[in-house]
Amino acid sequence: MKKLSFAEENYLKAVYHLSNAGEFDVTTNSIAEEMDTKAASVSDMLRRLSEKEMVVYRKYQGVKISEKGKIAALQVIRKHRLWEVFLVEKLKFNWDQVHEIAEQLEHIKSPLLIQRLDDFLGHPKFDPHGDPIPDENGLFKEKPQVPLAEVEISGDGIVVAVKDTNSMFLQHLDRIGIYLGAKTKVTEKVEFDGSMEILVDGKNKLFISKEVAENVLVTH
Amino acid sequence: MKKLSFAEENYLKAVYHLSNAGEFDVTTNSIAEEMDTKAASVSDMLRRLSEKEMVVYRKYQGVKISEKGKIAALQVIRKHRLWEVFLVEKLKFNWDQVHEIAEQLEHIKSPLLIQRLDDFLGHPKFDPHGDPIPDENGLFKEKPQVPLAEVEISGDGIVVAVKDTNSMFLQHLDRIGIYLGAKTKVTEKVEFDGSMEILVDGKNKLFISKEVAENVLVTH
DNA sequence: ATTTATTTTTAGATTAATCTAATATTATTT
DNA sequence: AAATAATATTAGATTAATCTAAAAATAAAT
Repeated sequence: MKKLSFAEENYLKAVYHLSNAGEFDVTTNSIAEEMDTKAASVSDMLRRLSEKEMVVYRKYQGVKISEKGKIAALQVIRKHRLWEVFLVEKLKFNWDQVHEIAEQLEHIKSPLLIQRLDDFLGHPKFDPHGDPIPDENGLFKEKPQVPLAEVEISGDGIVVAVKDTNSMFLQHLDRIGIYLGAKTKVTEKVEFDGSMEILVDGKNKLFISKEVAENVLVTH
Repeated sequence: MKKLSFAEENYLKAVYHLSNAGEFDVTTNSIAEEMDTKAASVSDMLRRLSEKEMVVYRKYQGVKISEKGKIAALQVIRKHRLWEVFLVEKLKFNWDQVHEIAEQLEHIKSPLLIQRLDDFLGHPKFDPHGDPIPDENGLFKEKPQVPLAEVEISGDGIVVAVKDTNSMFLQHLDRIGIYLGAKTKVTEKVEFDGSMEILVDGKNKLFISKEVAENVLVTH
């Protein structure tokens, strides 16, 4: 099976990420939005990916990733996340600076390189945003993650991931003192606007908006 | 000035590498051969690179790299060689395995990444094949290198580079016990076929062919 | 259950990078 | 110096990836 182009890999990742439980639940427009491109380009690419059997595509209905496609997508995701670990752990980048660079590095084709990189990094299981790193077979364990917004009062948690990974949001988190691994306790919830008060590491009292509460994920 | 495409960067590197002292001394066919492509494709690309003022192109006469083009080419070469150091020093690749992967990595666009990588590697001045690594400004010092073939009898040297970097040749060197940093002494030269006898590290007596002697570079 | 609105696909163009085949230029050899 | 050979360029096609505008299909609303 021929190598995928960068563009094909990116579309495949988008389909994978937009998939939920449902069958054919990924729409053309959602892919176009995610990838900042036009619906017409998406239709075209879905036809091509379908020919290569990377997705199952039903015109006007939606698309789902195939088994073959899922394996390919997970390898790209594996590479992306391993490179992110490298950038943060070894090259001292901040977690809000690594996404763009990893978007480029994820397309480098060399299984041996990724194996060696994985060895070098000590086989990390999670990336700097707390997302799990699939192994060579695409297997990974998801930590059960809940948005802070859904934690009940006095509930404890550890920040393990963020839903929104855009740079502005991550910088805001840094500024207010929320980081990966921080211990959280919900001390107050404001019904009408979804904001809440939390205690970080048992000492810093913080007010966070609904937007922040919905995008910070914790395990409990 | 817009970013160069991967293809443009590769052509630019080829023009740079094929340049000698002369003006417009790089020919279409030599580029086509170096890049394993057709002369027609080269003509086309030279026209485009010329429009971007990366090369000075005289139809039917030849091409030379521009100042702007040289800077761009040296940055790509810098990245290539830094990644090679990373692969060998950190990921434990052999020097004959890194070229292909570095060919991909050299196109990653992020000045900060390269600065950090350079820091991480301790600002190496030479890559695993002994080639100098240009600094951020494209400056580098060339070690004075001489092919073993040109060393006179009883002349000492240290292997610092190879002219031919193809994998088969490097593997051959590994097999016969010639490596970067090896100490050499020419003990005998055979006039009629250009072969010679050398002593590696003062203990291993080796017979090497003219081809090998011409492609192994030493300082003395 | 039609009409209207939304979503999706197709048709037709465009750009980058490549190719083959034909043409043009330069170099070499009688 | 004309003929031949070698090199290089252009013309015309092709493929991947994109776009805009038009057409088709589905969903929503009256």
